[in-house]
Amino acid sequence: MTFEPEAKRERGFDHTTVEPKWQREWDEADVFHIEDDAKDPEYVLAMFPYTSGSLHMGHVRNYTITDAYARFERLRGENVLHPIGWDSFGLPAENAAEERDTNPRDWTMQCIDSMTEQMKAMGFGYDWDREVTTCEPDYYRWNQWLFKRFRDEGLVERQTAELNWCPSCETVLADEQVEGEAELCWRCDTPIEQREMKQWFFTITDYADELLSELDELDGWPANVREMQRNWIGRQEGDSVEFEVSNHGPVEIFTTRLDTIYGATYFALSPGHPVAQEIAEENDEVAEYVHRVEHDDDEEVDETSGVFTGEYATNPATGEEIPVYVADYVLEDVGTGALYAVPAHDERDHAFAKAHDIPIRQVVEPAADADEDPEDVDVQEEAYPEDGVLVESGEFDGLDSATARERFVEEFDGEHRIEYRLRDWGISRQRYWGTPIPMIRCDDCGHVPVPDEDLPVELPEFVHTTGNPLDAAEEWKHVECPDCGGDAVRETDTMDTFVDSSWYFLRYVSPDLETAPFDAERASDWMPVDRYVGGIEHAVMHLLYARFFTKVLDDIDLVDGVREPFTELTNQGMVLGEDGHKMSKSLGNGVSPQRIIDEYGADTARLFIMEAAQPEKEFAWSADGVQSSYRFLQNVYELADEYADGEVTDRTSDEAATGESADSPVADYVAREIDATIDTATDEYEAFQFNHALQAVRETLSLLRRYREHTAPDPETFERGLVAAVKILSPVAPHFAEEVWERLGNEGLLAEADWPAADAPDDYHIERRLVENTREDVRDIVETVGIEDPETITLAVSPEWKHRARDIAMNADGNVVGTIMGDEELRQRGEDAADFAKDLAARSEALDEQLSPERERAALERAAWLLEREFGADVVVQSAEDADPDLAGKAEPGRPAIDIAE
RNA sequence: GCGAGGGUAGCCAAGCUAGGCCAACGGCGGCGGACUCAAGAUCCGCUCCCGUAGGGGUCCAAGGGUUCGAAUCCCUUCCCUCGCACCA
Repeated sequence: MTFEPEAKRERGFDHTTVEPKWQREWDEADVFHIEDDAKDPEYVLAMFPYTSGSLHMGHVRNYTITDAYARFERLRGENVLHPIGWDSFGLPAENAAEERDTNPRDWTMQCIDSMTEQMKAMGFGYDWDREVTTCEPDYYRWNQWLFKRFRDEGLVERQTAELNWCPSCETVLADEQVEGEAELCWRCDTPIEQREMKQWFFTITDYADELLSELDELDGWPANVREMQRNWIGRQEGDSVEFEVSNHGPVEIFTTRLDTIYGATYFALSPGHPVAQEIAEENDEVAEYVHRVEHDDDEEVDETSGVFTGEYATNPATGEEIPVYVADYVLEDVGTGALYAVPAHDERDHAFAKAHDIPIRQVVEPAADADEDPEDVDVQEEAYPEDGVLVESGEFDGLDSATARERFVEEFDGEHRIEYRLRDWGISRQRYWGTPIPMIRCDDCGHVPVPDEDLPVELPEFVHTTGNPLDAAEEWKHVECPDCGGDAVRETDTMDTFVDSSWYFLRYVSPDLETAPFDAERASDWMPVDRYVGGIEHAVMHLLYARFFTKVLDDIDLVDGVREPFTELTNQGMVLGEDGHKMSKSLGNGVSPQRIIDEYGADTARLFIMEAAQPEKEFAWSADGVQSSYRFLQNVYELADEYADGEVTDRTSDEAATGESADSPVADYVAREIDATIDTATDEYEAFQFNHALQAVRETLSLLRRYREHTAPDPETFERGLVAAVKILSPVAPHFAEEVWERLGNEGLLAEADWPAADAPDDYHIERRLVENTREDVRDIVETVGIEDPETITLAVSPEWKHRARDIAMNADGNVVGTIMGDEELRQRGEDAADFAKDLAARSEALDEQLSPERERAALERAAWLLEREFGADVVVQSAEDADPDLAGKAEPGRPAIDIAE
């Protein structure tokens, strides 16, 4: 064997050939396919992407996380369901079609093609047989079918709602599509208008209570997401009572502070309240005010603005007549949009009263046990919003607030109510690229659903038009009424795309089923999703809607006993640009996944992303980091390649003599580290802390390199280490791992192999600490003493009696010295034992487990080579009996005596 | 304002839910050394201060407390991020 050419040979691997090769192999072996009859598989899911055209780093991170986890579970022998699909309806496709003079469908399909290609290039292992595309009729027909089932259940309503309307695009816009303070259409910069429209709604509020309460049980969800949903649902417990308003009849109010009713000094209506509107019709001043606040920006309207209506409301508690105002601070959609105001006990009411010169009357004062002294409360200056004890409240003086609220509901004919901030879900969109709502409007029969056998209602051909293309599709629009056969028109609105994503995870179970949205039995077995990973931006909308759907589907017996769709939820953090800012076009700090794949390969990108941070944390892209990941993979490959060529374990005649066998101390040391790494890596993968597992592998590889440099390694041990490392890397860097696996002469695919099994050796951590501490101590001594060239390092293990004394000290309660010296044998040690006992007594509370002298010695012998290597010195490990008594005397359990000779 | 999560050495970032093994994992950057003709790669150290045998001092936002002992538990304050918010 000639050395020179070997050394010069290019030993790395070429990702441009390796990665496609293994992608083909996986595909051919159908590795990621899961059979329909699989029992309760591990369901690992990433939020499916919107078909925007190409993957960005956020996608890459998201899908790398689930892919790594899915691969890990598969190697451990689990059945894994890891599907992918396309959230492919939505306005952006219509816009893109306009811009490119094509149609949404062609554009979307093109996006799917190129995104699929990129996903495959990333090596994501999906069961492509379960691919789901929401814009296909065989998917959206089930949106329509489910809409009808929801309607049968009374969960669909037609309501009037105020919406963002763009007069130029002639369509409603979602709140997030209205830009800036000026509220401009994101497409054409036209100022949007509020427009009242009749819309189809899902009455998600019917489930408000359960959606809220079950959040408490979602232990696998991040606290902030649960909190966001709680906020969004916004449960409020209070009471409603009626006030008689002169000339306008009874007006219902909602309050959480019914106890303060005696302090009401005015009544306030929101500008949108029906009674306010009524008054506006006859009162110019009110009309003007209502008009102003409806059209001005929020900023321009003073917080304490409002106008007296000239009307009075009768307080049911006092019989008193209080003035009625219309005030902008009263919100139409909070409570009933009307309230009685108690300036003494509400800050906003207080500010309003001050501005309008309305009396302030205190009716609650701090209770006796409150921090605040009633004397210090001056409600003329500042509202006192706390609960307390009633005053100036007629016969109810002295009641505490809570009791008063209960009494007053009865007393004033009110009703105890629970209100939610959550509104019903308006699903109508005046857009083309969505699921047609399967309804027909007949002048005689009203709204009639499209019969099931006529589903799907397919989208007509796309036409370029200013308004809703469905409205312009005359031929499509006009149909016979299914009930009376008369002339009728189709509903031309389509569904919010969040409907699509509310149940897609169920469609994966049986993507081709033609008789139902999904196979109920299988879904009941496979659901819920065990691991769901996606961006925090979906914390409320998508995740709330999906929870709602799941509960409804359970209630209408389409699934059995699945109340929540996602058991464990992870929100992956953002990938920031190198400058630490969010990647964006305007900052020019974006990194294209394609470029990284081309340049370094998918595995490098995947490894870098997974090493950089835990999934839920954000991190900044780093060219250095990518380099480091790339080099690491190349180095591991090189090491494996050399091993496979026999270069690592080849022995010179010298080495043959000194011999490295599997039972030598060095091999033993390495073997134990390998076991510990496997143990750690397994735990960390389970805990979704991939970076910790990867760190452990890096350490193991560093150790293998040192082993190899130190001696001709034992082949069996060395190979076991390599294999373990490669297997642990394989979920993250799968192509690379397959390549190494093959290079090491293994048959079959690594993707179908078994996860390495090993437990950390007994007391591994104690041993590791002993070794690390000893190495550090030696370094410390060499450093501080300034020993240039140590010749021999002698380590002497502490004698058995010290171990015993220590054990006694650990178990002694109270009199440590006494207990130790009570031991016959130790007492015979005299002075030495007494000193040591005193020493132990001083830190008796801090004593921890240590190895026996024999095991300490064995551990040090296993690790001796590390010191030999580091200091170029001979290392001698001695038992206390063999060592110089002066030296051995200095040793303690867990801390060998050290002597360094130059 | 309410709620959630945070503040760790030059930077990023573990550990903090089960207090001692924590001067505090790991990475980056920096410094020194080995190897090399050289560079790169790789390997070995160092990187709070002092110290000629494993020692001492000061540290984990700030202050206080509990404890033999606290980055870890409790209280207060300050700051940051996120969500909700003129919510009756």
